[in-house]
Amino acid sequence: MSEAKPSGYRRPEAESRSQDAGPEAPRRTLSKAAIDKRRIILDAAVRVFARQGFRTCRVSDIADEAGVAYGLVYHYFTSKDEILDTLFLERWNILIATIAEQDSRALPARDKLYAIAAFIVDSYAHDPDLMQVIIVEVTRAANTFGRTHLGKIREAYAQIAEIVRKGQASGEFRSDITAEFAALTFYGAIEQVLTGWIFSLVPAGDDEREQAKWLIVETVCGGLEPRASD
Amino acid sequence: MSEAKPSGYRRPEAESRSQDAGPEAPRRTLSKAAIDKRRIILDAAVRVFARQGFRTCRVSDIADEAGVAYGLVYHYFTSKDEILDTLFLERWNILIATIAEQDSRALPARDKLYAIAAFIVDSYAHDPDLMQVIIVEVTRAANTFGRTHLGKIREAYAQIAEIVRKGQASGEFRSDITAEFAALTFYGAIEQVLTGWIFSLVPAGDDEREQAKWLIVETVCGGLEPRASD
Amino acid sequence: MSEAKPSGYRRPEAESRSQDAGPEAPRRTLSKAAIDKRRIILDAAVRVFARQGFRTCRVSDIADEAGVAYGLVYHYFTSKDEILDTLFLERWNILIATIAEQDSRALPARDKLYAIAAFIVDSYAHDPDLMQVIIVEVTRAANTFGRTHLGKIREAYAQIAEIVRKGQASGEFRSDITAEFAALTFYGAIEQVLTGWIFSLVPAGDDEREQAKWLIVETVCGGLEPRASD
Amino acid sequence: MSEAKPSGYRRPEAESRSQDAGPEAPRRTLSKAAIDKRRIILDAAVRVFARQGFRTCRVSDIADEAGVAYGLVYHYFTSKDEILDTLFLERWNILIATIAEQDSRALPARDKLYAIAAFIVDSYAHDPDLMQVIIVEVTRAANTFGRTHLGKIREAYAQIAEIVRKGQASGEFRSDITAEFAALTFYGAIEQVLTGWIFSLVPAGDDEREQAKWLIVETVCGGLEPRASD
DNA sequence: TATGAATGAGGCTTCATTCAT
DNA sequence: TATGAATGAAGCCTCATTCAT
Repeated sequence: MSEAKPSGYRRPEAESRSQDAGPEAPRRTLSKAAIDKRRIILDAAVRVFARQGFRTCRVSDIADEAGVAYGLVYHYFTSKDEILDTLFLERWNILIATIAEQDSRALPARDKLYAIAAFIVDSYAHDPDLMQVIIVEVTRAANTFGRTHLGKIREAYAQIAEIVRKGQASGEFRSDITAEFAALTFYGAIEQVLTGWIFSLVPAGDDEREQAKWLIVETVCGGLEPRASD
Repeated sequence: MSEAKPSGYRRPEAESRSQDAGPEAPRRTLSKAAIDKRRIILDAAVRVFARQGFRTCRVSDIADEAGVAYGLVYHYFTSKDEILDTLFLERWNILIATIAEQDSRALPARDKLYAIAAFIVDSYAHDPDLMQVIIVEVTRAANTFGRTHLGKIREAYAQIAEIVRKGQASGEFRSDITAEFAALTFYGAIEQVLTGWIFSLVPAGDDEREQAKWLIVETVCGGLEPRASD
Repeated sequence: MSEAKPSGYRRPEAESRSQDAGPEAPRRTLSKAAIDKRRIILDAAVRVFARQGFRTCRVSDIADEAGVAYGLVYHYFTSKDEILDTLFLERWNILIATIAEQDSRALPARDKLYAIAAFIVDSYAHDPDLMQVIIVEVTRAANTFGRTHLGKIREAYAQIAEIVRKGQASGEFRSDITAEFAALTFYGAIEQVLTGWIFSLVPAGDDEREQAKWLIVETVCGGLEPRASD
Repeated sequence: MSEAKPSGYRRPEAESRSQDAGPEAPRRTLSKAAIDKRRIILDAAVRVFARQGFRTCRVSDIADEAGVAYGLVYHYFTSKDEILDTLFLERWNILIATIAEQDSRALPARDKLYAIAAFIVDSYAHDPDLMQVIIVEVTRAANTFGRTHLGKIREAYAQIAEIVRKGQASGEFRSDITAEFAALTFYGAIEQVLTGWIFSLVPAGDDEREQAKWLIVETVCGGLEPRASD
């Protein structure tokens, strides 16, 4: 059985924004202090979104939580939507990078999937509010932000499918289950478990989290792996 | 390999309302014509919710779609919310009943799970708008209606878990994966696949649907079943 | 001191309606049963208006209280307003008739005023709901029904003023206070006392009511009567 | 007879708000400009309420009259109701303070009552719209705002009763008419007179107003004062 | 007479966003 | 940068009244 692996959790830094706007030209040059203020607002938004929900909360709630004036939020962000977009993309780009990194490694496919599951679970452990916001307000909010970010979300699926495909090519995984379908199931299982934690459907503690990593991979890969008896 | 089973899809008829209030006592006595109008409004709401989204659409859109006056919607429903609640509960209660029915059968656990997957997939085939609304606006809308109906949703999980538990007791399923976790993964996989269809992430045709039933069960049960090598 | 006089309280009968439409031509001929139903609705309206307020209650509340179907109210009345109008006019016409009757008597002015005060106070004792509705929803609702029925209300003032005028002519009352002003004060005092009872500002029992008749007349007439020292 | 006394009419200035919250602590710190805008909206509301009635007018009418945007009304007030509440309390608190001030003076009870009547009558002369709104929409609107502010209204009655009580104790007033009843009659007479002016039941000019002060006190006190002949 | 389904105008309130300072 | 006053579009819901049966 696979032993616990370091999940390589990295905090989304302010600089990670540049991933969106491209490496060459940030629209505006922000001073160090400005970057901090922006971060303060983003962090406040995470807490407010998690507590009250994106649609329910008011922009003034975010400003209050951040301890800044009402209009300042609009100094740093174009709209309320952009705040959530930013939070999502910051984190999701890191996830995609993590998956890509795993994909490029010379490891058994099962270990790659474990690393991905571990990364997501550890992300939740580190900042439950942020993961809750991303899942509840974006990933599972299929009718609003989920639709907007469908492309980005699909990227993650595709990259997971790529890992599965390589596993199939190497004979680690059976091929009668399509890689895309397997990716869907794998990510779906992870998200479902996190949703369970978020809404207290299932207990969430350190032990449960460690076990969940193994359970997810074992459940899905167990089914994906060819068996001796076949 | 499991052959296709009849999924026993039942359309929610007007009479099915009596499931909530008991067989003899609807809250209000409505004439036959009134029940029809109510149904017409509900069916119109499904189309509008699917097309425009619950939050985005206006009550007047529903009235227009149903071809009735604005106020009539409020003659039959207390609020816009109640319409969605009604649509969800109508269908979800049938789902729960179906799962319970499967649970009580003397069949292999895998076949029960197949029947459930088939029922849901066939439901989608029969009325994609309705299933889209239920998944997108309720089940996956964790921050709004999903929260409201958490109890009902949990019922379905619990009943699936019960089927798994019996499978574990009979030795069909391994026991080192908890029944609750397995249920989460199983239902999560189904929902993820339907979401994939709804948002055209994966192709959705008759063949894909039939295959999906098998894939879901095979993926999950493959992992749940004890293997010869253990 | 004036001893208690019989107040001659008369219940508003269904027939009294003809006072409004003129003696010759009721718009529709109503059967005995129809008259009863109309009365039932009116009586129900009194209770509902008293309990919930005219603006706040719905027409359906009246129908429910009367135990009749929704639309039947509109069979007997043109509008919700007409119900209140009817209730007010039924009673107010009797009041005016009573004042006129007193005016025509050969009695001391003070006794006439006492009789009027007694009539109103006894009316309240007999049917507090009705008097509450008339005062709260019409007489004191200056911005709505009070405005509509200003003419009728003014009639009562004028007739009271006439009594005062006769009292002044006979030397019972001093003349440096105008009759119109005295009438205003006299009726104002009565209404204020009833309002006090309605809203529990002052205790309302059999004794209080009897005493109030005397107090009102004594307070006002004491001031109206010429004094030995003048 | 009593000569006209200065009524000490004071306009509710923006600063007078501090009477509620204490001299130093307004609930929110508002800039000078903001206070002005708030005042502008309040003054506009008085005109609109007087012209159209509270229930009949729309919030947009107030905004239009004030020359501000619709939403700004809700920047300063929670609801349409709160605007009327504010107008009433602003003025009524001044009335109560005035009565209390009179109560504490070393004057004949009759002079105190005269000062109160004069204050109210002068208030009407100074700002008829405001007094109309307070009487028509609050004090006499027993079924809506009158009910809400019953406590405040009762305070005024109680304080007037206190003045009467002192008059009884000093022998100025007879004691067989209760102080509470006398207060009811006194205030009722004033309100009735103002209502007469508001609805043009009786002529309202400078002379009429001056005379009214005397008439009210004379009518009521004449009855309250013990007479030589008793 | 009697029923209750059907109609639809009307208004308060919310709150994201803009803008003057 | 920072503030918070100012803007105004948008929509749910109520409920008196009408009408088909």
